[in-house]
Amino acid sequence: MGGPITSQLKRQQTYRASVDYMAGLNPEQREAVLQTEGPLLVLAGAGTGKTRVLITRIAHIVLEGRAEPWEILAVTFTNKAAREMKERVKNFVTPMPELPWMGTFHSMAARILRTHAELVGLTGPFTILDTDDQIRLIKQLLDAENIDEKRWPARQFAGMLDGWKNRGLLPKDVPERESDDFANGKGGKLYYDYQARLKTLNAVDFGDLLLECIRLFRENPDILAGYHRKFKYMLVDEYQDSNTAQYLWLRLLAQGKRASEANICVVGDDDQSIYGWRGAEVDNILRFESDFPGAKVIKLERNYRSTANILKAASTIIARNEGRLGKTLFTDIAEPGEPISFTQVYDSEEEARTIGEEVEQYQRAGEPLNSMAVLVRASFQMRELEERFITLGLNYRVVGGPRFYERKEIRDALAYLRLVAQPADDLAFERIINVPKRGLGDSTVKLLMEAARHQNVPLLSATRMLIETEELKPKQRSTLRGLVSQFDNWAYRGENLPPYQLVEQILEESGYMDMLAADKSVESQGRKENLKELSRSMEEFETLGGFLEHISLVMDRDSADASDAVTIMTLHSAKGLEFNTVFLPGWEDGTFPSQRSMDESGRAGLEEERRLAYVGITRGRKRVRISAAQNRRIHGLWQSAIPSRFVDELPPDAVEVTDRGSAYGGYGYGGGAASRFNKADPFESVYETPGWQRARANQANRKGGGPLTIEGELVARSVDLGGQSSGYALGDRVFHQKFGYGAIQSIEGNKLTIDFEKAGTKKVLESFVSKG
DNA sequence: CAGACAGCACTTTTT
DNA sequence: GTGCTGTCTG
Repeated sequence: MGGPITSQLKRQQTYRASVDYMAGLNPEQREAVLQTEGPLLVLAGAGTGKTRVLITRIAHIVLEGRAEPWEILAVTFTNKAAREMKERVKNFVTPMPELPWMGTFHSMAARILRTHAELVGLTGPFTILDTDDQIRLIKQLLDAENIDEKRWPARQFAGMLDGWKNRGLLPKDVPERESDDFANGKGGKLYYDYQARLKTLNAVDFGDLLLECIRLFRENPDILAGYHRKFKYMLVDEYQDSNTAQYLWLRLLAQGKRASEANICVVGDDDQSIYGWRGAEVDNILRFESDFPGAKVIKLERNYRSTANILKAASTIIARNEGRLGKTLFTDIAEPGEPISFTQVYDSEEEARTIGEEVEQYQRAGEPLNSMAVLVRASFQMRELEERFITLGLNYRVVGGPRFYERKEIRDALAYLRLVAQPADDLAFERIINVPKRGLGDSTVKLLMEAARHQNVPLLSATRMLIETEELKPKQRSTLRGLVSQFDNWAYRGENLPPYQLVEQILEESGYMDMLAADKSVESQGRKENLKELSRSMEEFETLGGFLEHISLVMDRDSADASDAVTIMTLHSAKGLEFNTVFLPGWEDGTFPSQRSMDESGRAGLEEERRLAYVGITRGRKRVRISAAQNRRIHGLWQSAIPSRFVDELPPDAVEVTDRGSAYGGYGYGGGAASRFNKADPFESVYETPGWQRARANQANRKGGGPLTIEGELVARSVDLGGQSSGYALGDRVFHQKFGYGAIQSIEGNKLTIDFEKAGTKKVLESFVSKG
């Protein structure tokens, strides 16, 4: 597509702007749009209209006829950002027959790799492994090497792998003293083995998408040159988040021209670099001017979002960081707005309660719930907030919770589909061979794996061979024969059937739906719903391959949830969003800044945490409410805490300190730095304090909220019955999945002795029966 | 082979 | 405190 001839033809096309697109841009923004030629760095502070500039710039290039849409490459980090960009560009320019190449780094790299798969040793529809598959694969390798998984967790190695790949290191490039760190020097070999294994599976992991693409470019200059001709303009969003591999990838694509003439525009904010831990190199943005000599730099500092007080607080905090490019946000609005509020509370429960009250208060004053958000440092802080909101009956929405496509039933269904699409996908095969239960246990699987390894073929092929022999027990043999023919059948039908129908048939015929139907647990209904939702989400895909590609890259599901709800999410996932009211709980040293971050990365870690604080504060339009608990339970243990050092860094004249009555033996605001060393224990009688009593009382009162709908999903909350009361009485008629109906004879804690009508007297756990 | 139980890690953030 | 994994047992 887009060869010279078609490109010539299509150039006749004239595009129109759907609006006067330059209107309303300030001089800096305007310049950032108009400066299309040569390298450009746009340093855009929070709320300065960065996205708008990016989109207008794309539109401008097209409308001016400088390039056709498909000659533009625009990359983002998150799927969300990519979606938004596509949406807005589409509506900006009419007609838009073909969109620019817009998407995440990973999806763009995947798109390129698909086109040239065979050049990097992949065939056709290769699989993109997610983290879960990755871990399982590593476990197998560890097993083969006789490495104790307890001592050397697969997860840890996965982390190392990711780190290497983020830095663009192939197995041969990893410094030995790093790879030697794992499993007494076996790390390097494991990386080799891992890659070899991926090749036989015809699969890549996330990191490989970029790495293999880089290799492709390096080993095939002609292909790279093709992309040089194709992409006349490149744009990168959130450049501060790019890692080394992504940098190398961009660099290669930009090499069509001399560095000083490359039409590459990167937009970012060094103060919002919060992904250092996963390999993002702030250096990339700090270095841009030397990477691309003569680069123009435009700073966007005029903030359109927040009050002066909020900007002041954010600027004051971030000013403490070293190694910044240095921007200062300002606003034209004269009024300072509400001061930032800081409140110290007794414990996290009181914190949740306070936030709940305030949310209700603002709601009564006419603020929609949608305009409020609670931003936490870590997800464990969410539970108490959720519980509180449930008690209050406040509608809330959790962003970034368990992902749809990571649910067990969804992954099972996907494994079936993957195996249909790609018979060499052994990981998928292992996942579903005995799901639903078919009597194919470990011993059978082991046999298959041995055969597969011997013949050097995928498991499914090995199975085909084995069922023709006498090596398997008759029962397993016929089960497997049936399974293989089912897969053949599905593959055959899949040629003509739309994917969403295929998945329904597979789930039905494989017995998966029966398995769920037989499962009387609370979740099974939800699982069925999720599978229905999966099928629905597949309706827009014409081919199975297309769908699988999509889900492996887009693990999040755009939830078009229109209902009015408070948002609860992490600071990380809040980047790029804005709310009238922002609550920032948990500003305690150790929680935020996170202890771990500081332990692992020292000063750099602290600075990244500080940027996180900056991101958090700048999400607020009208008001920001910060709080810290004096006591917090970490790993089930109560620990006292002192307010975050960031609290001390706030400008006093933009902050209002509220002391909740229950603040006890307080470390007051402003005392943080000094009192950090004051370890006199103000909590010796913690258990007698009003706060504690209240906490206990509330705990006892708390009945599980039952199922409730969040983002349209059925979420079941477990009910804490607080120990003894089982809810059953002697003589109650109950139903047990396996033993059928029966009557309770005796109760011993949560163990019930039941006289079953058919199965006789059995002792079972309460959780396995339901009221009959 | 399935269910029960003990032991353990987990609480940073994601493509 | 919770939820997962792996092992033991019937």
